[in-house]
This record gives sequence, structure tokens and C-alpha cells, in this order.
Amino acid sequence: VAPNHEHARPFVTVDAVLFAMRADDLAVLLVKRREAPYRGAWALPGGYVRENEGLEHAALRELEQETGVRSIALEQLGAYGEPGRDPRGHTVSVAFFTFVVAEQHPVRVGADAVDVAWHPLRTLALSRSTTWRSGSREPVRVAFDHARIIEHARIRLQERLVNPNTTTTFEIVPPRFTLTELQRVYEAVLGRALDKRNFRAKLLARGVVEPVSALRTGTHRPAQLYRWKPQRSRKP
Amino acid sequence: VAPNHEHARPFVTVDAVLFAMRADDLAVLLVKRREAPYRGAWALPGGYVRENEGLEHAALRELEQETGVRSIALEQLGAYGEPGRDPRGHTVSVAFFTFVVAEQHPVRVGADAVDVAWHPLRTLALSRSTTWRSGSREPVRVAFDHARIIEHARIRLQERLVNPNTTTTFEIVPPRFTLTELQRVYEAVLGRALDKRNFRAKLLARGVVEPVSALRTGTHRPAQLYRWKPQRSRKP
DNA sequence: GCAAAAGTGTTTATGTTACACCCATGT
DNA sequence: ACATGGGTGTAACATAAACACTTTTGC
Repeated sequence: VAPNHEHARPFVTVDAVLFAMRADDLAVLLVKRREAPYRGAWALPGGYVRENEGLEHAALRELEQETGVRSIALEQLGAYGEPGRDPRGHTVSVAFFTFVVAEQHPVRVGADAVDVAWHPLRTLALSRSTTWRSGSREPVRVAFDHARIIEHARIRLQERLVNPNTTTTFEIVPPRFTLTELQRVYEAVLGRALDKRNFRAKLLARGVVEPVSALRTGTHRPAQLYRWKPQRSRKP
Repeated sequence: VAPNHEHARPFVTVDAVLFAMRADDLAVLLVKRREAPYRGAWALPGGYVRENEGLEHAALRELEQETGVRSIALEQLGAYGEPGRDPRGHTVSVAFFTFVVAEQHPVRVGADAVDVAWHPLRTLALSRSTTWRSGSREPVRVAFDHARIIEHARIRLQERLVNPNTTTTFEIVPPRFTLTELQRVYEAVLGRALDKRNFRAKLLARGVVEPVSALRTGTHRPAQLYRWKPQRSRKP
């Protein structure tokens, strides 16, 4: 069937799920909406795809507009098109995600937002944690169906970390890092403690990291710094 | 930003990648297009999403309209939105895929097609096989960017078969099946031979199949029939 | 009896998990 | 000196891979 004006055209939007570490917690970057719907609510950075604009391009553009974060690689998560998911009308959103080192990507309040902030996942009202411990603050509710998108993104992120045969390397640590720093990230993403010796042994056995001749000096014993090994091709 | 008529609205389409076995080969269901663009070319079944229609719903509807296949579950593959991927204009397509037993889903030439057929993957001009063996027929070129979509779908299908912790069980064999039949499917999807003893041992060890009190009788020694075990919940 | 597919165990290598103590530094 | 995080090896176990011959049927 050739397209014509009889064909409904849903709005097409993009959303970006940016993960990062905040104080040993896995956090996601949200913007506080300036306009209805969900005015004043926290939502994923995102917006409308322009004419003849690629999806990832649109996601990167909206991300920079709304948060100032740029020069990163996104991975596609999927499309969300349930009727009713956006009160403005039939809207299909394509979600992207990645992981960044927050310190290297300062955020700034952009166009359509009144605030931008990293939110630890455990402070958000995702559908999993239906109960809430007293003594904690009220969970933050996110706009639209973004809770669902964030959960899916977390699951995909976990899968990518666990899978050894992944080409996409997220920016999960700065160029030089200690193995403990790297382990903290893994633990936050996977939501469980890892054994220090096994973690280090596996990384070195896989040959994905190598020590550099520098130490991280801090308040205690200095730690060996590592970098990602320039990875040779997989199976030629 | 609130939506208005300034917002471009790309067309939104859906495509379905249906895999099945044909003569020990992995095949995909394609329709021969009746209209331009790509008139006369083979393409994935799919079409325009309707107003306030869910994405999977649209994919199932178009699939049934064009091929007669219905009552199946689809899994989302991803969204394709490169500008220029559709000569009719800016079009975002959301692709779905699954695996079915072809014998249980007879196909029929539907509305916008002049033909429907299962095409073994090795007869298609996918980007991987750039060379073509003499003695074989000319590779079939598929319309739009469907070659890329089919390749992605095959990779995802392989990942799903290999991963033990998969909830979605594709309809890869009839309700009662022999272990050799099941192995043929695995081998076709993965593109390599599997060891018979290891294959059977692993399935039984995982407790995903169980024998039923019936045999498949044929031209040679009868084979034990199995069924999928009614699977108990994973980790309570 | 022979062709064709069904069926069946053991050994080896590899990867995963569990586990406890000493070291180097700043205060 | 002590508190804090950095650093190291081994044994048990589970999983994956390689490998060849006998059995049952139709013809």
C-alpha cells in the first residue's frame, strides 16, 4: 500500500536512558519537565524526531539540548508504542541507553526542563519495588511509561556486562582505573556483591585489561591503575 | 515541547521476520510486492501502523493480511529509522521476529502481494555472503533494508537458542517431536553441526524436555517422541 | 543383509565458585 | 598502632567438548 494522507502518522519520539555511578549506586539521568503533560515530573531526556532525521541522531540531539551531555555512543533498546502511553496522542518512542562516567559529562539544565539530575535507581518508583522502606524518602515517580523503559534498560545493561562477547564497550570507568573501581560498577549494575579475587582473575584471564605504570594514590594503600587493552579482532 | 503540526511525523511501519525450517534449511517468509516501490521484489510482510494501534498488534495484523499466518507470538527486534531507507519518505519501521513450524501455518497470498513463499536464507543476498558459488541460482535480493533486518533477526534468534535463561519459547518444533528433529533446527539456526550425545544430554540435564509414551515411526528405526516439560517458575 | 537413522558413556578441558590472610599507606 | 582499602592462590564443583559403536527398522 502506497502511503498517503489516509495513513495515520503517530508521533515519533526518542528517549535516552543514561546510566552512571553516583556514590556507589546505579543512577539514571532525568530531567524535570517544564511543560504539560507531566509538568514538574521527572522524565527521561528525549523528544520528537525531526523530518529525515535518524533515530540515534535525534536521541543524541535531544540529549544534548536537554542535558548538555554529548559525544557519547548510544545503543538501541527498543520501541514503545502502546496506545495511550502519551496523553498527547498516539506516540511511538524509540529508546536508547548507555553508561557514562558522570564526572566526565557535566550536566546543564536545557531547553524544556527546569532541572536535570542523576537519580539513584533505588530512589525511583519502578514497578519492581512496590513496597517502600520507612526511613527512606518517598520514591520518585517518573513520567509516561519511563519506569518500564528504565527497567528494561537496566536488564539490558546487566546482560551486556555479563556477556563476554560484547563489541560495545560502555564508558563505565575513566581511561585509567583501579580494579576496585571497576568492580564497584559491576556490583552496582548487577545488584550483588562480587568476589574480589574471582573478579580480578577473570578480567586478567580474559585479557581485557592491562596494568599501566601508574598508581592511584589516595587515603590508603595506593592501587595499581589499569586500562582497557586495545582489543584485537575476535575471530578472523 | 507540546506536539503540533510543526512536528514532523515520519511514517511508522512494522515488519515481521518469520523463521521456519524448509528442508533442513533455515528459511524466512517473504512476500512479493504488488506495488511500487520495489514492485515485484521480495520483502518482509509488514505495513503501516494504524491510528492508536499497538506495534505488535500492527505487525500481527499485517502478517495475517499478507500471508494468512496468525495466532503466533512475536518478539520485538528493534526500530529502523535511517533517513532514505524508504523511497516514499521518512519512515520508521519497528521489526518483530519469531520462529514457527511452517507446516502448522499454511500461507496464502494476501492483499498487497502477488506471491508468498519461504526462502532459505542461503538463497538470499544478505550482506554477509558477497560471493556466490557457481552452480547455485542467483541470490534473491530483498527490498528496502530488509536484508539487514533479516540478519539482525538471525543473530537474535541464535542468541535466544543458546541462552538457557530464556522465557520466550519459540515454536521451533511441533508439540511432539524427536530429539533429532529438534537438533536439526538448532543446527540450521546456528549454522553448524552439533554433537548428538552432548545435545541430548544437555536437554535432559536441563529438564526442558520429557519423553512421551509414543514413537515416531518412519522409514527406519522408530524414534522416541518428546514434549516440552511444563516449565516451573525459574527462581522464586 | 544392508542402508539409514536411533540411541547410549566416559574422559578431558575449561570455567565458576567459595574462601582468608598479609600489605601499604594516612592519620 | 590502627583503620582502611589493596592485593594474592588453591581446591571443589559444574559445564562444555571430544569421541565410536550397537540397535532397530524398512527394503
